[in-house]
Amino acid sequence: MAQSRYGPRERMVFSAAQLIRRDGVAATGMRDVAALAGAPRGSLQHYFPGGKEQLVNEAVAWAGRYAGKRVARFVADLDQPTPSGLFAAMAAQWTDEYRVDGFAAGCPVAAATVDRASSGSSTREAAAGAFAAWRGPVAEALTGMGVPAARADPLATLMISTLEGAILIARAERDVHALDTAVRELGPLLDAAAGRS
Amino acid sequence: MAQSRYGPRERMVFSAAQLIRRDGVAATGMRDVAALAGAPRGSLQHYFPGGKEQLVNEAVAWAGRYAGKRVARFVADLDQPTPSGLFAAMAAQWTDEYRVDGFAAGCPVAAATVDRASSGSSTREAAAGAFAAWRGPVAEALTGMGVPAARADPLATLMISTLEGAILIARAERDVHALDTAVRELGPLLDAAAGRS
DNA sequence: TCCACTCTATGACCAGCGTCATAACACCCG
DNA sequence: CGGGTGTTATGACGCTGGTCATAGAGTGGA
Repeated sequence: MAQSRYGPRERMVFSAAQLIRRDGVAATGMRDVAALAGAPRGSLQHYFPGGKEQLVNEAVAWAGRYAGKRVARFVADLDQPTPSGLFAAMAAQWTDEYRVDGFAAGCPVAAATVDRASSGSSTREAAAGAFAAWRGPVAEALTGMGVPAARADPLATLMISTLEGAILIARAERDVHALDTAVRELGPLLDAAAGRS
Repeated sequence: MAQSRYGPRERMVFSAAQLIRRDGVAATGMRDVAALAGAPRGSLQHYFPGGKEQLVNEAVAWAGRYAGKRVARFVADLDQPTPSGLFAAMAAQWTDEYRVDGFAAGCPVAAATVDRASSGSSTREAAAGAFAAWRGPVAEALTGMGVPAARADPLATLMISTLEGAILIARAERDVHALDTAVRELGPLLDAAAGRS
């Protein structure tokens, strides 16, 4: 995990996101983050003088940007770009991970929201920003597939809502069927919005 | 909160669920639970010799049973029972709470899943059981509304997935629009499954 | 060479947690 | 009345976490 390809600061943010999405925010220790990143503990206070809150916020924001960029790649990889195809690709990212690596981890943004939404901390705003950074590219991709502009944003919200919930249930049940079901049931609705308005 | 209507044990389980859904599992202290329940700390070790894990598991199971029973009440209160009406009622429970009491709390089962899904603890199984105790009545209600038996369970899973995700986003954004959107976009799909098979 | 500056490294502190140990109280049956 | 059982009440222990303080390396410019 101590790849020199990325700087130590980026490695720590990445490691924090990894641990948060597996254990939750509260259960993720600063010492663990440093250890996973192969960085000394002292570097944490150097790069993140705002303490754990700053580190968590950056990890959440990073996750949001990552998810947003991923959407563009999904669209590019589709033979025939359809809303259901995009949604299936988004869900497949999770089913693949769960089948290969087990159900250890979930979405870091969800973890941060559940753990820090109360206690008026800034982490809640970071989570909201992450969702926005994710929803934007999805809505954009939908319009590019023929979805009317007025429906693109609501449908993007619906897609992310359903995906997040399905991730949750899949993790609880240690079974990807909730994700598969979401794709199967929601696909036709999404394509219908693209075909004829 | 120290109502003598319920026994101290039940009050502690209830208080635990309340705190968990607001702060998460890890951030919920045993002392806080006892204080909220108006019970002495010593009673915790008396009623829950299994420690925090047992208390959390019972709180999660209680939440699942509560959600399941709630579904039957929703159906009974509907003038014309339709799948979309049921889903709207389920979502309204959350929008109402958020409008009145603010966005402090989420779903305790989701909190337990995010916080304890790793670390092969028994809490994950409790969460899976809670989702099952919730999905069952929903699927049953759907069949009662004319949804074919084969579609009832997948649609119930879809409803709960979407609702959970929308709760998450609403809490992060401090805005109920994700919940409203879910109801608006998913309603027609649900009713279509009930109308003609 | 010396000196700033960035980054690394480590030890210490305090607060909070879950848990344990132990006692006191209440109540009822014998 | 006495003793036992279920419950309440409180103090202490061990541990872990985030943070602070301080010092040690490395590096580049004057």
